[in-house]
Amino acid sequence: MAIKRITITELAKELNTTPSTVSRALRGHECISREMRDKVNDLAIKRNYTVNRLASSLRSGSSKTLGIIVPRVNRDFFSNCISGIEEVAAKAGYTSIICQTHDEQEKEEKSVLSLIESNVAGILISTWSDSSQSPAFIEANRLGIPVIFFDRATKDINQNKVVVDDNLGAYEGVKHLIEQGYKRIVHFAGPQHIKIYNDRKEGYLKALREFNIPIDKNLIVENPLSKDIGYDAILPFLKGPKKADALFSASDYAALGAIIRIKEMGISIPDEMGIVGFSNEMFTSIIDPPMTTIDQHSKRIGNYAVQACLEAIKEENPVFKNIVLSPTLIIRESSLKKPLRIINK
Amino acid sequence: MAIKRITITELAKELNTTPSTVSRALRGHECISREMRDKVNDLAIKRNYTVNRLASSLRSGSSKTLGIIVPRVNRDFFSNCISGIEEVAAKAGYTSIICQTHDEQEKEEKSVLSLIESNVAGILISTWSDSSQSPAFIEANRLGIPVIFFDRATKDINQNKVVVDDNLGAYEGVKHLIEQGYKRIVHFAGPQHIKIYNDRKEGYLKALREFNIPIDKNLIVENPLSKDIGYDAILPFLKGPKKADALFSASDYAALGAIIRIKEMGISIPDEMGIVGFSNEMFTSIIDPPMTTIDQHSKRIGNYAVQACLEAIKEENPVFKNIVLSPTLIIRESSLKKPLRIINK
DNA sequence: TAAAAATATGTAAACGTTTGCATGAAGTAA
DNA sequence: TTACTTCATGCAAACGTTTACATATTTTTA
Repeated sequence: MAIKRITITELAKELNTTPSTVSRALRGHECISREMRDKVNDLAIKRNYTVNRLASSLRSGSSKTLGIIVPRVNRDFFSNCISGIEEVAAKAGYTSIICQTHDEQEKEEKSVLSLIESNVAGILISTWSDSSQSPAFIEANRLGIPVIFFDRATKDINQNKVVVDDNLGAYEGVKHLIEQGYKRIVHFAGPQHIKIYNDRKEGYLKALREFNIPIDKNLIVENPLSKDIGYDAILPFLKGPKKADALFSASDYAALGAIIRIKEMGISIPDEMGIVGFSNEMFTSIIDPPMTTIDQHSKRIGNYAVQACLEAIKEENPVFKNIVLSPTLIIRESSLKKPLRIINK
Repeated sequence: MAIKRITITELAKELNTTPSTVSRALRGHECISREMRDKVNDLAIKRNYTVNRLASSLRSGSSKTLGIIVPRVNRDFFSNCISGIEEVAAKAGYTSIICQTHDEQEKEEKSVLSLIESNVAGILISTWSDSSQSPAFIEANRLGIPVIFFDRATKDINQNKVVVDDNLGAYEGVKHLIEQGYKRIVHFAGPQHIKIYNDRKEGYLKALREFNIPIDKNLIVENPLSKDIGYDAILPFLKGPKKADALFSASDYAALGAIIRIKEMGISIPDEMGIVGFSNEMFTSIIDPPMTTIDQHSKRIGNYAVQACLEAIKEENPVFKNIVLSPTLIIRESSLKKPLRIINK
C-alpha cells in the first residue's frame, strides 16, 4: 500500500547531480548557483518532495520540535498557554508535541522520557513542580535539552521559569474582598507542595495581616481544587460556628463548585457571601453571578516561555531565566457588596 | 553543553558484543538468550539509555507517532476527543502530535504536511471537511498514511470516518422543543459547507415537517457560531414581526451568546423562549438556566477514531470505515416549559 | 559418529539526510 | 604563462538504529 516517498537522492539522479547539492539547494545554501537552486526547487515541487525530518534531525542532531507538557489541555489557562507557545514556535519553524499528565507524576516522568526519545529541542512544562530533580529531568539536563517551567514552576533556582506573581495576585484578590467589607474569608488552597498554591496562600495571609484581620486556620482548606470538591468543601462555612462571609479560591473550578452549593442553599452572592476565584477561566464571566477572578495572562506566559526556550536552545552557555508577570484582578459581581463601581466583562 | 546520549553501540562495546545483539535484546527478541537479555537490560538502565526514535523510525520505516488535527484544543468537545484518542493510543505505544488549525484552511494544509514530514503513522483530523481532495491529503493517501476524519468529516465516501449522527441529534433536539409547545423555532446553522452543520439543519427541518410546522426561512441564520455572533444574531427574533419562541443552535457557544442577550432584554427562559444547544460543552450545565443540549460522546469518538486508525495502519488493504454514533439529548431547564419532568444534571 | 537441526550471535548494509573535505572549472593577478 | 583565488559541485562518511543473511556453537537425530 504505502508508496515510498521521494528522496533527495532520487531528485539528484533525475537532475544528474548529487544528493549533497540537492540538499544544499533546498536549504538555500549560498554556495549553490542560482540556476541549480531553481532547477532543484522546481523539481521538488513537481515531485511533491517533502523533507524527511527523521533523517534530517538524525544527521544534523537538531530537531525543530518542542515538547509541551501540561496537566490537561481542556483548561482555558493551559490551552491559551499552548496557543501562546505555538504562535511563536511556528514562526521560528518549530512544531510541538503536546503531552497531558492529568496531574499524575508518573505520566509526567513518562512524558519527559518520551519527549527525549523523540529528540525534542526543548521542553516546556507546567506541572508537578518539585520534580525538577527526578530522573527524567536530570537526564534532560545531562543531554543539554533546555527545560522551561511555566506557571507551575519548581522551587529550584537553577531552572528556567516563566511564572505569574501568584503571591501578588492572591494579595490583590483578598485585599479587594476586605475593602468590600468581608471579614471572615475562607481560602481554598491547593496542594501546598505545588509552589503556585503555596504562593497564593502566602498572598492571602499577607493581605489579612496588612489589614489586621486575625488569621483563622480553620478557614484554610487544602484540597485538590476540583469543582466537585469545592461543592463539598464550602458546606461547613455556610452556617454554624465556622460561618464565613467570603471565599478566596486558588482555583476557579473549586469556586464554581462552591457557588453552585451556595446558590442551592439560598444564600445570596455577593451580599451574604463574596467570591473571588483564580485563573479567569472562560466560564467565570458567564455564570450567575459573574465571578471576580485573577487573570494570569496565559497567552503571554506561553510567548515568554517559548522565547526563553528558543534562546536556551541557541546559546552555548545559557543563563537561567526567571520571568515573573504580574497578574490582573478582574472584578465582577460575585465580590461587589458595595454599590457597583467597576465591572469588567 | 549538550552531552551526547548513550547509544546502542556503546552499550555493545561495554558488553563485548554487537549493536545488533543489544538491539534485539532490548526489544525482547526471542532468539536472544535470557542471560544476555538481562545483562543488556541491566546495563541500559544503569546507563540511562533511551532509544533514539529518530534513528529507529528511520531505519524501520514505522513511527509510532500519530498526528491529531483539531480546530482548537480548548473546546471541551475536542479536548475530550483528544483524551479519548490518547487513552487508546498510549496503550498501543503511540505518542501523538497535536496541531490546531483555528479553523483556517491554510493551517490545516500546513499541519498535514508537517505531520507527513514528521513521519506520523496516521492522521486523525476534525476540521475543514471538504478538503479531502486538497494536495496535502492526496499526498498522505499516496504515501499510504491512513487519515481518519472524526466529527467533522468529508462528504467523500472513500475515507475513514467516525461521526455522530448529527441529523438525528438535531431532530431529537427540535422534536423536544416542539413537544414542549414551542412553535416558532429559530435555527442558528453553521457554515453549510461543513457537513455536520448541514446535517444538523436537515434534522431541524425534518422535525418541523414531521410535526407539520411550516418552515420559515427567515428563522434560519447561517453564521460562524461564536458566542459574540450569537449575542447579535438573536436580536431580530426577540420582538417585532420575526418574533420567535425558541432557539435551536448548532453550537453551544452561539446559544450562550443568545442567552446572555435574552436575559439582558428581560425575556424569560424557558417560559418565553426555549433554548437547545449542541455539543454539551462544560459550561452548559452551570449557566443560568442550565442549557438543554446534545451530547456527542466525544471521548468515545476519540476511542473509535484511533482504533480505526491503528487498524488501518496494520492492514495491507484497508477498507474504509464509516462509524456513526448516536448522540444523546440532555434535557435541562432552558427548554422545559411544561412542568418539570426530567432534568439531567 | 557424522549429519542435520536448533540456538545464539555477528556482519554489514540500509534508512535519508547533512557536512567536512576534496576537486575541478573559471576568473584574476603578477 | 604561472600561480593564486573564487565559485560550484562531488565524494564519502556519519547520525543510531534495524534486519537479512551468515557464521559459530550446541543439541538432536539416525
